Amino acid sequence: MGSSKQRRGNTRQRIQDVALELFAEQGYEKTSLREIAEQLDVTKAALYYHFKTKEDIVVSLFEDLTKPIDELIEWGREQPSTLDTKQQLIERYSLALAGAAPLFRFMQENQATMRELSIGEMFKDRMTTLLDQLLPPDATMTERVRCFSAIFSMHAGLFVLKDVEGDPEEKRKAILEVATDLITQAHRAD
Amino acid sequence: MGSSKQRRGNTRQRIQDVALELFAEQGYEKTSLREIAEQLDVTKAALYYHFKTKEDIVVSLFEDLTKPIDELIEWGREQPSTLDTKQQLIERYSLALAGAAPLFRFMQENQATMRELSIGEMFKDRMTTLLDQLLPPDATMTERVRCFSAIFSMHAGLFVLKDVEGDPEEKRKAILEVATDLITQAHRAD
Amino acid sequence: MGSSKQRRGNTRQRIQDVALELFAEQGYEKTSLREIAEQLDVTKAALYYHFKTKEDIVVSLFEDLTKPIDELIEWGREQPSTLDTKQQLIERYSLALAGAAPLFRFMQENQATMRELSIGEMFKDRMTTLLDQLLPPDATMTERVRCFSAIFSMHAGLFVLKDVEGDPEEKRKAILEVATDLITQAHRAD
Amino acid sequence: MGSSKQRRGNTRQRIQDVALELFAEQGYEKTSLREIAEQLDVTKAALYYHFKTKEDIVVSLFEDLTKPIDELIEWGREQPSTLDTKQQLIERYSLALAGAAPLFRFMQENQATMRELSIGEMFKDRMTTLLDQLLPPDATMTERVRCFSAIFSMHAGLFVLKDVEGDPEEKRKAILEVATDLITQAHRAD
DNA sequence: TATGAATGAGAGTTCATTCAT
DNA sequence: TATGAATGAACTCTCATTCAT
Repeated sequence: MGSSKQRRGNTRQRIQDVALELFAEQGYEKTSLREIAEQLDVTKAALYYHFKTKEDIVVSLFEDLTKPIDELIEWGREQPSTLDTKQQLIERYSLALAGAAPLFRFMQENQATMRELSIGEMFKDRMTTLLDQLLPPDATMTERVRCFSAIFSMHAGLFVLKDVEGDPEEKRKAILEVATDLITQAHRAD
Repeated sequence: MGSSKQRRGNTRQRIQDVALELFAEQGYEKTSLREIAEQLDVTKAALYYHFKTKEDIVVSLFEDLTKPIDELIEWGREQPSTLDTKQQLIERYSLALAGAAPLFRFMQENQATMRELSIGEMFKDRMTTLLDQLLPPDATMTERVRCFSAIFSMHAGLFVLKDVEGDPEEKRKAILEVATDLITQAHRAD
Repeated sequence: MGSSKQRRGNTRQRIQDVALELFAEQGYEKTSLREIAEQLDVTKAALYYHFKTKEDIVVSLFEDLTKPIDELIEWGREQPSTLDTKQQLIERYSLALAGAAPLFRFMQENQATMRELSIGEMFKDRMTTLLDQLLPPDATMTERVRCFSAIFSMHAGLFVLKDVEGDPEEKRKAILEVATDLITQAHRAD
Repeated sequence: MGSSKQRRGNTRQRIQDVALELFAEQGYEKTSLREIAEQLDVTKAALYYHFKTKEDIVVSLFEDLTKPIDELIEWGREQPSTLDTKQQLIERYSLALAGAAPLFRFMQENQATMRELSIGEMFKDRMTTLLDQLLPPDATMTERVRCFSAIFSMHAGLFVLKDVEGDPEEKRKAILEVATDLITQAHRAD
């Protein structure tokens, strides 16, 4: 089957792939639809057959991401607020991140843009909820900082360490270890 | 002195102020020179009298920031690589950050853009050097993570905590405390 | 019979109905085939099964209208050019108009477009012929004006009076009365 | 002075002239800014230096027109509602129309468009006010029709009679005569 | 009797930038 | 120390239309 056959029926997916790659690499605003279309060897209008707007492409990318996180939060809600639960939460979060690394890179590096995108607020809500599950009740400022630091370091970590030599999985483990330490320190048994 | 007097001779400064504010709020790409000019009640052409390009405005903004950091690094180079030195390093860094918060917010939220701007590489170099001063020789991956986490949390902290109630100085202290903990843990006496 | 039964075999008709409604309401250029298709819950391509082009839809709409008018003109041609004939002509014309009000509204409000559409010239010819039947031989300028004014007022009247309260039939009668007056004044017994 | 000198400082005016001509000839939607720009031998961007949007060009065109009409209405308001006043009103209106014929042609032929343009509502208000000044109190439907017919015939007349041979001023007089007849018939002394 | 997927052309609009004055 | 006028390139988006299935 030739390349034109392969293209049948999965153009939408291909748009998402290329878009994510370019958005992550160059930023959302700097990536034009012309560029995406050219890389796919279709016309700009074809993109509009599959997505209503440029923003719609981003939204569709985040839909795949939102579900695992929502499930994670849901799972957390059903558990007792113990240290063990928290440690499991960020371990699972670490895995979720690893599974959607380019998307997180995009988010991390385009925060100004995210704020204007409809998806931005949505994502911020998730983060706030997750943070709440990691915090003790009536947390002190320092405890707050430790928790947000744990989460944010995980977000940034994957890309910042790109330049550092070493196995990706080893890096992830190292980040997870530090994050676990942070939330452990922030945990207070009542 | 009336507002027209105030304007005498400090237009350059006013451009920088407005530009920084808008860049930080809306992002670099989303902020047009028209917008900046309008808010200053001058024409776009006037901006070009003071700055060669749009990027030039950003570069000029970072110049004020670069010096304190360079001095900090220089100071660090002259000290012995003790835990105390490291603790002082990040304490001073924390103060430098607080003094240039909007600029850091801009940087933090426009990383994709920064990478394309000439200033990006420059700043990354500084960060690498600073990290090196905080790390023990032949640091393990976990130690690396702790250090970058310390620095990164300081960058992000100031803005993330904007929504949290509380005195800014108290927040800064809390962030500094966590960062200090992190580099302390990463320190290894030889 | 359910709505899916109703749809059998009369899609063409439904396209015409929706198209006329939208053309009249928003104008020809502002109404896209996408819009028509969406309102019918079919795809754009389906429209192309029934009509060769967008213009073709308009043409088809006018076909229903052209026949009664052609018959009217034909009838007029067979009558002696008396005042009574003329009065009957515009009375019949008034009824024809009332039976195709939306189409006339469309014509009235999209004259610039009509001129470029093939149907435009055709319709103009009809009007000219009709005018000739109403005019005395070697009509003066004023007589000409009275006659065109009669016809034109009938065209415009139905829609202009939309905002005025009152029974539609009463309005039509009033318009007809004025138009009849006008052509009566323009009539000159030889 | 060469053609490039002539262009200095009157580009705005030239845009208006060309735009009006093209809008009247081809319709608003069918006339693209590219077309206008090309005919003026400037870039599209130049148009945007002088006007904020395409609609803004139309609005600017109507501003010149609105004033005379507003003055006319104002004048009418100060007069007693006699037959003589009404006759003078439409005579003056006839002159105003003649002075802005292309604009009225545009309006007449792009009513569907006008309705969506911000200027549309404004103009409709003027017409309603003018009509009120011509109508007797508690006018019958027929009287209403006569008055609107007078006004509308004046609007349409100038262009409809374009194909008819004869001196334009003679045509105007003929139209005015018919219109005067109409409002005279509609006048009722209390 | 339709649809899914795509195209080519073009629309209106905005941007950073230039330059004579 | 600025402005007025303009440009060229790019942008997002929409449209009428086509064609294999």
